[in-house]
Amino acid sequence: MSSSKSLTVLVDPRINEVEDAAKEAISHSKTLLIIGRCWVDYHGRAKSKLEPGERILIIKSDGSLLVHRSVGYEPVNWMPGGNVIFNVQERGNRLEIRAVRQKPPETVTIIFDKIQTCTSLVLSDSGEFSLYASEEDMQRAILIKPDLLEEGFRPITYEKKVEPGFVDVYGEDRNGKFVVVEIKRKTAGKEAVFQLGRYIDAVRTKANREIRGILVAPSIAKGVQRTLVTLGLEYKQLDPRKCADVLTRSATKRLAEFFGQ
Amino acid sequence: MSSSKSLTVLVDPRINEVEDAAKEAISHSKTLLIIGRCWVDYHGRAKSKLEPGERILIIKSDGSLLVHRSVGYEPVNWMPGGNVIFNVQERGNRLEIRAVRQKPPETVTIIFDKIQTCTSLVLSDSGEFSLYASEEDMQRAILIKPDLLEEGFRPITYEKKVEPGFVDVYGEDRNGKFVVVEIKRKTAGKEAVFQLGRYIDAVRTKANREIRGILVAPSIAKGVQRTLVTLGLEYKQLDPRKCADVLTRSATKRLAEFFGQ
DNA sequence: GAGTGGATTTCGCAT
DNA sequence: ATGCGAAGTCCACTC
Repeated sequence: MSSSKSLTVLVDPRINEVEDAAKEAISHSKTLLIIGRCWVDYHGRAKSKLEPGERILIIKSDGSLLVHRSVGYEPVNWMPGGNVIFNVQERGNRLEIRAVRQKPPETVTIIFDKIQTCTSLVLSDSGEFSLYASEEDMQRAILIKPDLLEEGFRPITYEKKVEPGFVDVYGEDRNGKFVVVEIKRKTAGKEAVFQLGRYIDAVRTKANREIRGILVAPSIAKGVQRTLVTLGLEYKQLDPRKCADVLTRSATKRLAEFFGQ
Repeated sequence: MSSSKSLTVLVDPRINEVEDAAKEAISHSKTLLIIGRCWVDYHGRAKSKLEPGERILIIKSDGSLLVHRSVGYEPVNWMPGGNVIFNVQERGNRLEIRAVRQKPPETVTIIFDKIQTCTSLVLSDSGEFSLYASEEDMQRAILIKPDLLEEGFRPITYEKKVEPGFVDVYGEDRNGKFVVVEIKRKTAGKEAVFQLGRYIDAVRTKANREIRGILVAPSIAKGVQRTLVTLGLEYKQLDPRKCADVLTRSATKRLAEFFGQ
């Protein structure tokens, strides 16, 4: 029951049919999907045991392996791709698939005793994936459009190394005061405030000027406002999605300028 | 092309065939797999865009959604299960599938223009999943690799019977002080601290040397730190999974070496 | 319901 | 190699 160039679909197959198909798929770096009743053992960084049930097994062209149950966003067992070695064989009318990798040393063993479908094919996929509005994106957005922070802000450097770690953005406000900016892309907790506090302390010991510390985040956790005030820090609300808008527009603009010249 | 009770398999189907199958699968909380050429947009906590290519779409019975590329352990786009609303419809010989959830507000839109396979079925799965790293494993791990407790620790005995019960591990630190170790695999409460306190008292009455008591656990409950200090005890954070790592590494390594050849 | 911490986290990037 | 931090993190547990 097959079709197309690389596509192979087996419905209610015998175990040895799947054995052949799986070996062929893995050796040719195809994508392999098996749906059936199985149980799974994992040994490595921890140990786990999954009792029999119907699941979806996916083995991708890079050797990554996923076992998915009928519910849940996450795989119940998995193996990240890379240097993974597979072993497929029939044993007493059961199909045993074992995936082993060295670094870190771990093993996933899947045994099927009933298979509903087995599908293998080459996935042709060169489409680009782009994600906007990471923490780095927010930083870039502020560098491109400093008014996002406040009017008159002028960035000097970014990711400047100071004693406890890195300052996200570092600049001057309209009155010439130093400004240290710490960026979080989601609700800022105590951790972020203390981090900024440590930055500020480190900078104060070196520069003998007035320093403002600004925490940039879409929102702040419940009791954190108090901590901010206590440490003499400020808070500027900024949604990562706003930053994404700036980035995409500015990118388009720069592209236009480039082609305009 | 179908079989079994709930299993439906379509190979190289027309778009409207898949539309019907997908609507049927989603409305009946079946598991749905579509393999084909698609592009994906995500709007929500961030924005992402995936250009056209062949991928695997999985929609599970709980509404969780996964888009997998030909490589990588992680999905390129996804939606965790729960209160997810799906919308499936054909538009100009393309199949548009949209998943929306409110908390947090986000949307994944997938458009297929060519479909290789569409599979839907009910996955019957009641098998239990257990992740194993018991208190005994943690103890053995510390015996195998005493540095897990602290550098220079040398175990002498384990599960040694003392007055109130058993000491988990008993040894000397780098300075020759006696060390009594109590292990909990879950968050340690006051109970564990008092238990260790009783052990310490029992040992102190026999040995006339300085004794350190260390509570080993992945975490400690809220007010327990205070109790520890009061009783002059220490706390060492240690995750049972880290211990499982130590335990299984050699066995897994040997296996990896075998299959590597 | 929000905050906090862990994960077989994975995946970068910097040292 | 190692270590640190981010993630559309997710998830479970505490408060």
